[in-house]
Amino acid sequence: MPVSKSAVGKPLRPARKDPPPADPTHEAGELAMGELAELLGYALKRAQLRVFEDFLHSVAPVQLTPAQFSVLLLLDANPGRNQTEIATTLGILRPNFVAMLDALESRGLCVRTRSPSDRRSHILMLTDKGRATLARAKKLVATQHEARLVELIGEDNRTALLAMLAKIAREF
Amino acid sequence: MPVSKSAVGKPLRPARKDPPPADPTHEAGELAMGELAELLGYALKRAQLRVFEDFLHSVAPVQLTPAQFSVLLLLDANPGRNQTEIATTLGILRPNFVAMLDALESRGLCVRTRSPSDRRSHILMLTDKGRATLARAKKLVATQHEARLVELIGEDNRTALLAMLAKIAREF
DNA sequence: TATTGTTATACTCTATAACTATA
DNA sequence: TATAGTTATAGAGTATAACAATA
Repeated sequence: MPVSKSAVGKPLRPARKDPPPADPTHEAGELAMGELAELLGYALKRAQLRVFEDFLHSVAPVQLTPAQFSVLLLLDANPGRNQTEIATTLGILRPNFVAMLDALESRGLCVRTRSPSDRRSHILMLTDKGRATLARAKKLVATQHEARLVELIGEDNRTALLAMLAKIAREF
Repeated sequence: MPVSKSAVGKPLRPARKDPPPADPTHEAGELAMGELAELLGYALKRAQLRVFEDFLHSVAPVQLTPAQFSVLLLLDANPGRNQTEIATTLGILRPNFVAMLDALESRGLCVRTRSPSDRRSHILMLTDKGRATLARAKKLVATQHEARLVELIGEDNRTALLAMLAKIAREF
């Protein structure tokens, strides 16, 4: 779950003779973030948690987590691939992908079929229901989730943000 | 003011519908990322994992996790606060903060002392060793971790990125 | 009665080893 | 021998309930 915001008290009195040098928020109620505000990892984590939370809420009508949505997207873009290929592309370890697929398949969103050429591997494909669910989820993401983000930071910044994050994930 | 785009730039045209970037990587070996490349949450998660991984490596000499580093930073900026205040500010639940503090205190980096005014609460303070460790960690973060990031995306983009992430965490 | 720190607990994620059936 | 899917399991991270001491 998210981060609970404690609406803690307000400054009760001026207190100091001299104004605080650096951090302005230090008046016995609010804590000073200090150099935490400069830590990229911290900002990344907090933003990611918030974005996932909003994603979950936006896409609630189709009951898909961010991870499940990413699987459906990848299956749609790469029909006929096996579990190892899909899982590793998403950074999911093969053992952990099994339960994920079980959940999606039991909901009738995708199917595993043994490959005729290599009977060890399971070919993955979206079902019609899977495609319909994905389409509905995409619309919710676009009209609710991403729309709100663009409203907040603007289309240009969203594009720039995405490019920077992808570059960091790829090259850092 | 918008963000200087490093490499990837989209033509700003009022096109009717954004035609997918026509995934070029589809040669039976590489999987197509499809619309996954447009998902902010996905990019955020991947970047965050990578940044945390690099943080851990950069700061390995002082054996601090990102979460532990954030606690030390906050204790340094807010001496004399209690566990609840520090924990909630960091988005850590009080029960989960106990083991974290145990680890830091057992390493002699901080101390809990009962507040004389309210004997229920534990006043937290960094020890000299804690301050020394934090100083060493800060230097490692600056010279290794953040330095590499700035080298990758540039100082201006780092500032803009930080501002956008903070805004998302705060207002999204 | 309410709050602080704490314990216990549970659920999700993630990570590794090892099994099976195929190759 | 090696690989794909699977099982079991262990460890983090995160969530809630409840208790003792204190207010």
